Amino acid sequence: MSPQQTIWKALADPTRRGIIRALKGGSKTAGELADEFPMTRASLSHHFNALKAAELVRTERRGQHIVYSLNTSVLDDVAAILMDLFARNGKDDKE
Amino acid sequence: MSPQQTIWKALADPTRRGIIRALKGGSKTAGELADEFPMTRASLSHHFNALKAAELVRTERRGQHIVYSLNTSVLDDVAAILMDLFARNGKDDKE
DNA sequence: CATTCATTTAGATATTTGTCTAAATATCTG
DNA sequence: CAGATATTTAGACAAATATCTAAATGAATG
Repeated sequence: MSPQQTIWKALADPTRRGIIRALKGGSKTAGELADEFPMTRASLSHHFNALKAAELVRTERRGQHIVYSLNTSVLDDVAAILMDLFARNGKDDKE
Repeated sequence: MSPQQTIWKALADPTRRGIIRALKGGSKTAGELADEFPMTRASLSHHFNALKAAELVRTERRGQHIVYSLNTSVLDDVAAILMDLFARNGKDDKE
């Protein structure tokens, strides 16, 4: 799957957009995120994988915990993709 | 499904993003679009429906043809949704 | 080192999605 | 009106997705 499609698919799920929103205020551990979303940790882990595949989040192990944070450098790329798609007079880029 | 989720799902498919790109230059009939995408007209019609459900495109019958065009007023809403999701210091809107 | 806590992986299942073929609907033209 | 053209709808099917339970892995601590 193309990197761009991976990003779009990651964003298409409301839980994953919720995770992004939850991380906007700062990093959180998998457990902290799990407390905010009403599903099993296994299911959430699947969503984490989708976000990692899109490089929208980064992870870092801190002792017993795994800390998730937004990958801000990729957010700029995403913004560019969106601008390309929606710009009224954008150039007709290949995907 | 929430209007916002309808939009995200519509955008998650590469064919549908291709249709949006194809319409950026101006309106096209269903047949003209069909010539650009390698699938049956029936399949394309399904994609048109997804885009219409998200109000990303409008249709207008012109004689024997149906003309598709971008719904530019909704594009602004989409931009706002994206800005909300990605803004570094955005407010924590409910979805 | 054995136990506990945190997280992920494996495997199963129901639902959704994208595509197709075939048939239906709508409009134009002779 | 009858036939031709344009588009959509209906129904079927394979592949992808989101979720779950159960088991496995990794790290900290007594």
